[in-house]
Amino acid sequence: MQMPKTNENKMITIYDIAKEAQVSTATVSRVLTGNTKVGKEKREKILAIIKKYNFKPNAMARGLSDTKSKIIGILVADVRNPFYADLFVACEQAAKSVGYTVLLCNSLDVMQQEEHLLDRLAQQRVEAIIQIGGRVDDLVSNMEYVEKVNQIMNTIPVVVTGKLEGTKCKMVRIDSMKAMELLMEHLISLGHHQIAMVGGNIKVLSTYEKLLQYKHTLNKYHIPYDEELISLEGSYNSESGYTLMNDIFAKGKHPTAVVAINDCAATGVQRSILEHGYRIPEDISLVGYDNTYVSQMMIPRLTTIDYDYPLFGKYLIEAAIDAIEGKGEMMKTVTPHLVVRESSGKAKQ
Amino acid sequence: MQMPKTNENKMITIYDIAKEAQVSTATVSRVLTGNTKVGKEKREKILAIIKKYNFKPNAMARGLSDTKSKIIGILVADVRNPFYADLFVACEQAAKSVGYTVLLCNSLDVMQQEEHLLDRLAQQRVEAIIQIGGRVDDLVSNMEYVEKVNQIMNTIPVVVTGKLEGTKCKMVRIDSMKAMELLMEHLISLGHHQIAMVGGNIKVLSTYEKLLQYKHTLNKYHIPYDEELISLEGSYNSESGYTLMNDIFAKGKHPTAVVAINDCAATGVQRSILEHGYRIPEDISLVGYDNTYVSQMMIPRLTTIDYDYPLFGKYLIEAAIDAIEGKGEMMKTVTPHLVVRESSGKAKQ
DNA sequence: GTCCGAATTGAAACCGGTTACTTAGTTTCA
DNA sequence: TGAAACTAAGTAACCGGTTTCAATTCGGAC
Repeated sequence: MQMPKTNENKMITIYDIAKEAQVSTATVSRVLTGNTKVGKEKREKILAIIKKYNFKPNAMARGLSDTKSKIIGILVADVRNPFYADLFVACEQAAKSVGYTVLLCNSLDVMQQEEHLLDRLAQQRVEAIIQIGGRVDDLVSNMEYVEKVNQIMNTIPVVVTGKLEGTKCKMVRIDSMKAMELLMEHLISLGHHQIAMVGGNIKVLSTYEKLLQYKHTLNKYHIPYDEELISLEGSYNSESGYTLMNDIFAKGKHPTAVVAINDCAATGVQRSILEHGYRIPEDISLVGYDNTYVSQMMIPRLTTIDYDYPLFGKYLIEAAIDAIEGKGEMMKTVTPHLVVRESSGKAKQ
Repeated sequence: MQMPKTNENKMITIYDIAKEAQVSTATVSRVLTGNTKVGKEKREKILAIIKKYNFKPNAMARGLSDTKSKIIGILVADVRNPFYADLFVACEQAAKSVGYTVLLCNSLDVMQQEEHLLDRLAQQRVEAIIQIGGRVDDLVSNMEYVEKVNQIMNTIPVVVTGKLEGTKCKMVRIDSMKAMELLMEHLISLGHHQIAMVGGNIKVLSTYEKLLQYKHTLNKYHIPYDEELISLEGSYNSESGYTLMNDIFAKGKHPTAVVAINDCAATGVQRSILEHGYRIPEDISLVGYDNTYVSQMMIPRLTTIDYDYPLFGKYLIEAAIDAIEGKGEMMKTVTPHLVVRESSGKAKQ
């Protein structure tokens, strides 16, 4: 009978290295951290042995003694959403460049789960938590959640992409108003007056802001506001875009342009438009948000808003590290850029 | 001058709890782990105090003493790829259900990075590593990488979605041959004989297998093989699908059906087809792989292959845990299913 | 030749848990 | 009633590093 080979090939430790090099563990630790000088001879001997055994210091032991895990936790609504995936990868890269690792958790839009994951990240002793999407996008913050975050914030700083009123979370926000302004002015300059806004949900802060700016821009150009062109009582995916756009057609409305709440929703809007016998962009122009790869897969390619993801990620990580060190500004803003592609064109006369 | 508030609101520890409950840390630890009996009275008192301070045991200290981090590292080529994202989320869910947390790293297809990330995961003392995509998809394994993985395997088991010859990695594989068979028989049953295969790269194992099965199925139905209908010297994205499909048209070929290497590539193939004046599916049928949300966004919706992601994830996590415990089979296979949508139809006469 | 400071290095405490071993207090049952 | 058996809870060692503090060595100045 064979022993269950439980892969317990015990790790080699700093003691083993010290022993073989005939020095103390303190000395080995010194060459590992590089904080203090160590004699050239011993240093080289130690390095050779470390290399020989491919020794990697145990991150847990390390974290235990200096209370620095060098991990930033990222809580995201759903990485399968290309916007979040892009942003996550940007964070990962930014973190790497400053010596941090990121730990990802998906809340999958389950509120209870979000609270649970905050606890889990706290337990892993991440040094900071970045929350992207989910509860922090709510137009009016959920009090229960605010309380939970405040509790966590007693020990671990939290950075959010949206806002969380009643907390001291640092924020990195998208200038959604500016983004909408860019899209609207683009469409208006092409002669559009009947502009629909479709997808997403008005209870989400950025969506609310987009609507505000939508109205504001119409007003600026003296274009009357028609509530029936607005359909924001759904979600951020393709199906929702499809359903909500169908609703607008069902009301007998025939916009010459549609602003979809994001790229994914735009694909559903496109389906609805085509099914109703219109062409894009000849009959109806379509624009989206986020410049995810989805917008480049669409036929025609989608005019959309880009955010410079690497910079966005950098801001988030910087905010996290600032928060860890207890310094830095409370809020940074990411500037949106218009990306014009083939889905938007001159309004039909 | 103000002290830099470095968020050092020191965590409360098991000692604090023990002190307040007037018991030893051992007793507190016992109620935390639940391994041993503790008197009802003390237990309740301790639980109350734990709750009062929202105490979470330090995962690092815990991991240090029992050498179990309860973390599985996942090394994925790129979460932005919807196939990987779906699979990652499936793993995350499966891991959660057995009490594990997952740590995600993106290799972003940089070989050197892959090796580096293996080290990093090892350093975090993850109990197992699951590698999805990247080097483990190579048709012929890179020897340098095999050596690296073997080195890691001395202490941490590695599970792969592909294969890594020369290692003892457990495998969870997709039956790509079966998948291709399903697609081909579907198309052939619709009367297609001129079937192109486009996108991806022949140096990737699954792609190689698909080609094998492609030829095999043609043979089975006595359909001649035409090498010029094959274009597999690119990548797995939309642009590549577009370019490679253009190549086929440039050769003067006019297939009645196209198998794209995955859903993303299919979007590019679609663009090429439309630009050449053909309709889908009336003139040319198009099918893809992976049943990612992309396939449902396309117009028309794409016929594709689904893998039951939750099960796939479950297999991967099970394999990882089996590997940790030194038991279980070396290989499991995921069965593909055909999902018929509107992009495939009867062949034109 | 003596003394001082700088440079190395080692001993030991500590980080925050878990757990083997021990002790004290109860039961069980002959 | 007393010995054996069991239970609850405490003591202390340990996990694998980092770091403070003290000791030792060495070179150079006077």
